[in-house]
Amino acid sequence: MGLRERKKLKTRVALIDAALDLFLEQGYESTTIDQIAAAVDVSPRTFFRYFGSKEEVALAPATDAQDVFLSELHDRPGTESPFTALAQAMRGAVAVLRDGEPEDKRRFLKARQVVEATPTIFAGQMRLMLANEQRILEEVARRRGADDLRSQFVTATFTSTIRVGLENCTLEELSDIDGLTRRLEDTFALVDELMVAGWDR
Amino acid sequence: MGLRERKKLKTRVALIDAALDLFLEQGYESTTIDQIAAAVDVSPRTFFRYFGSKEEVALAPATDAQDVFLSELHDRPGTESPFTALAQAMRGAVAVLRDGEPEDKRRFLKARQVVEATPTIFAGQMRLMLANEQRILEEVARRRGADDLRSQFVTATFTSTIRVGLENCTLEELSDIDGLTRRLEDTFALVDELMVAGWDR
DNA sequence: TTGTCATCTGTCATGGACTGACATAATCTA
DNA sequence: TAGATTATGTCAGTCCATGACAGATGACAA
Repeated sequence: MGLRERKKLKTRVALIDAALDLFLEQGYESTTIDQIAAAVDVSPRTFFRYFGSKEEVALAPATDAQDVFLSELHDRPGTESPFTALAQAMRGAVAVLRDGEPEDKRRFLKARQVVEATPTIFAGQMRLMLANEQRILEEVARRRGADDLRSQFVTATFTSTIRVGLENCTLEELSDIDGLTRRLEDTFALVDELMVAGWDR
Repeated sequence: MGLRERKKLKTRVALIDAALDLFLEQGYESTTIDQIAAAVDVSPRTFFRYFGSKEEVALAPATDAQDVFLSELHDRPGTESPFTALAQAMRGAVAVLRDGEPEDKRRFLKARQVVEATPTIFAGQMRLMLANEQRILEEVARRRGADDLRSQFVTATFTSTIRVGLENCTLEELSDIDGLTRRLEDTFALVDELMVAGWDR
């Protein structure tokens, strides 16, 4: 990796960190692009060469996490039922975060706090999840061998499950991967309890 | 109702209609507030006295529909199980639209086309649904006698069901209330099939 | 009818998000 | 080191959104 590429990556991370800190400190709405750019000693115009919008920088960690999830999903064995594969991929993604750089972990949890505290960003996260849902649907349809209403329902149920699991996190749990894991497991268990056997086949 | 109030209502509807027509004609992004205001012969500043944002005018019909739904939900007998009450309220809301002014129907379907065609607005609709979900959750918790994870799951499942039902609509079905109804019933039937008996109790 | 009050509206000025165009500066490559 | 690529800064401009103020309009009582 050349110097140019390394520098770009460094600037990108610096922008994310500066933005998240400012968002947490003085709120998302009252933080300007100029402030973020100034904190990294970069022109405001350059900010927009790294991120398409103010929202995008706040959601960057969430976007990265989704990529990890999709990669985990891709690695699941084809024998697993659709929902099992999705749940396992989610566990895998959480594990990647747990065993990764502490720096990345802190950044992710900071981003989650910003998301929780800012309705606009929260809606943006929904948009992200919906975009992701299209790709998840493909995987579900592949495993079920049918791209029908039922595949859509399985996919939507997974999205809901994750959402309920995450929303349920209190502030303390939000700053702790293990708390997040527990919430997630509780919700998966509930799905198991309320669905008829083989519902996702 | 006085003249002043009637005038305000008329301006509001005119703004919505002008906005929807422009959005459909030339796209949401490339339509400016100035254009909408000019079409109704009103100053741009006045637009923002009726709607808090450009997005809000596009979602006005959806917001009104949600209010109808909540009102229907409020009228459901307390003996119904949570999900049954929600499904019946949805049927009621669709019926209100079907039996209402043709003008209102056309506006609603136009708005739905705009929502489908515009990612930003689509995300906004999600935000609306989530805000609504809080009130739906209260009703579910009341009927189940418990504000717990399971109530949240029932609520989220309902939201997913509606979402899947609506997303599944093709363009022809989108311009037809009956097609919309059929999709919805198919999805409700699927929930009935995949959930264990009494899952929402 | 008229005068007063509340409310609605237009105008103006401003700030902040975002974009295109162009010149400069930094890296890369031969 | 020269020349090609790519990143960055500067500048100008559009659009969304909001506050402040003044003028217009409907509401209402005497």
